[in-house]
Amino acid sequence: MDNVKVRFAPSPTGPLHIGGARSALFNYLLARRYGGKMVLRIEDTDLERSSRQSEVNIIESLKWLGINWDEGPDVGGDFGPYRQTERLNIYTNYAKELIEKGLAYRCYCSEEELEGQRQAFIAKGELPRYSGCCRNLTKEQEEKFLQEGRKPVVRFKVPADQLVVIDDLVRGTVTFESNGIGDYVIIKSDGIPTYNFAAVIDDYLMQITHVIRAEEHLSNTPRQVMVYEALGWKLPKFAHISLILGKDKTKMSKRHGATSVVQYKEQGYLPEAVVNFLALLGWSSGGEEEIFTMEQLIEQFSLDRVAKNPAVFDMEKLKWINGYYIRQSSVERITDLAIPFLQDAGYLPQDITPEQYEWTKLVVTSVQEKIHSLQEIIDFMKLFVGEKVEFENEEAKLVLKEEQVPRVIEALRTKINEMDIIEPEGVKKALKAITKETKLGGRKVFMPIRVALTGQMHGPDLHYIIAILGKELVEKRLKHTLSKN
RNA sequence: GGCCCGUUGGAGAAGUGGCUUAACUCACCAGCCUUUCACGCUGGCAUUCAGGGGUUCGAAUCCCCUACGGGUCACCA
Repeated sequence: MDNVKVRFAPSPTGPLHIGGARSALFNYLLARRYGGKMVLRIEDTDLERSSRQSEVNIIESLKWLGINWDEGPDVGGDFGPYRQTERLNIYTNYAKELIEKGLAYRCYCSEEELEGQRQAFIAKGELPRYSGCCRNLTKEQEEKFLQEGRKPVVRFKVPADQLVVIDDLVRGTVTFESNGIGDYVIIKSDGIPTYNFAAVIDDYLMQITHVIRAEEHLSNTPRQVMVYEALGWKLPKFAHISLILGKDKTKMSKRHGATSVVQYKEQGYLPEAVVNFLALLGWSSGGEEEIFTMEQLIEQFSLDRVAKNPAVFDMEKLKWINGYYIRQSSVERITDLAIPFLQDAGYLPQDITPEQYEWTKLVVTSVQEKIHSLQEIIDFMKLFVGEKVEFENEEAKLVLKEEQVPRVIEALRTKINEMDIIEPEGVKKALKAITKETKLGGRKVFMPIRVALTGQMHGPDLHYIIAILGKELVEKRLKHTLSKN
């Protein structure tokens, strides 16, 4: 494949959606795979809903994921501008060309009239559509409408009795009948082009070779193909990737939980985990591996391994992948990433001292292999902060009633007091020593200490807990729990 | 409703007419490891590919019908 050029063309009407992110990823992977180029184009023709804030969010989310582009509103390029609202004259000129060639026409129908037409069709038991009543207006009729103050839209004249065949890279050959498509608007009454028109003009002018987008656009494609043909332009290759579904098998939406990329960032997912997971939604390598770095994805990605059927977003698998990447990362990296979460939760101040950093690193070390997202660290914090201990249940309470407990606790106090610095390795040795000296099995020593210090019967390694708590808190917690018994 | 797309275990999937008595991963279950939990390791988990017809010596793979799910029919993209 030579000269691959793809584009991701979001409309900035909200934060980057998980489905959009996957479209962007697939485009990016194809471009990088074949040494091609990628364009970011902002389709902001919906003036009502578009915002710069959304554009910024989209760009930041893409960057966070590690997806970058060669041309776009932020980096420029030879085929700009890259915001559709900055290209309006281009679209108008092509619309004029189509009108002159008799392939498009101005329509002066008002919203009410259009609605009336629709109702009339429904009344006759037919499908609601545009009647085509402005197709052959005379100059005089147009003048009259203009004088009435009507603002026309431009409609594309859909040819009758035509088969539009789309050769889709993932879906194969898909055929539509032009008769099922009414004359559709290409320029709105305010002069702004519609999606089906602007996308075609831009894809052509920006020399896009592969249009990879979500399946919801498949039925739009014949409309676009007709524009290419009307203008005498060569078609790009199309690839429509299936939708991402929620657990109930309907299109992924807010009901199903987090839908935007930032939300996943905020919930403590790592970008490489999200990328890995997204890649697996509709694509598979065919091999046994499930873990792929961006580099590996670039090496292996191909459109013919993209599935036709929709994929259900499985949160459990995302968590597993995220947990995997958390375990693979260095303690330092996870610590740096975790600090903002701990600050937000009030466990760390805005400015942290070197001591606090080291302490946080210990916390991270102790939970790194247990968590599936950075946010889950918060759940462990009550184990490490505060003087009081709550028993998780009766069973935990009973552990402290065992007969060897006083001896064990006493031994622990002695060992701790003997230590100048409390650090994990030293504590680990001390605990081992206690099991030896008291001649008790591991559980009889470790469980009471664990319960006395945390109230829980399970959790991170004890020597970390003790090192994180420090001498003072260990003593305070021991006093507190023992007094309750 | 018309048009279009899809349907392999709870989820992602491999499979493109015989190598499949259907890979692999998540989840789940059991065991091992371990001071607990987790991690890790080992094993189990669809005689069957939505259902029904057909084509064929042979079908999850090709064709038809039905069912179900989804998308689209806007001066939204």
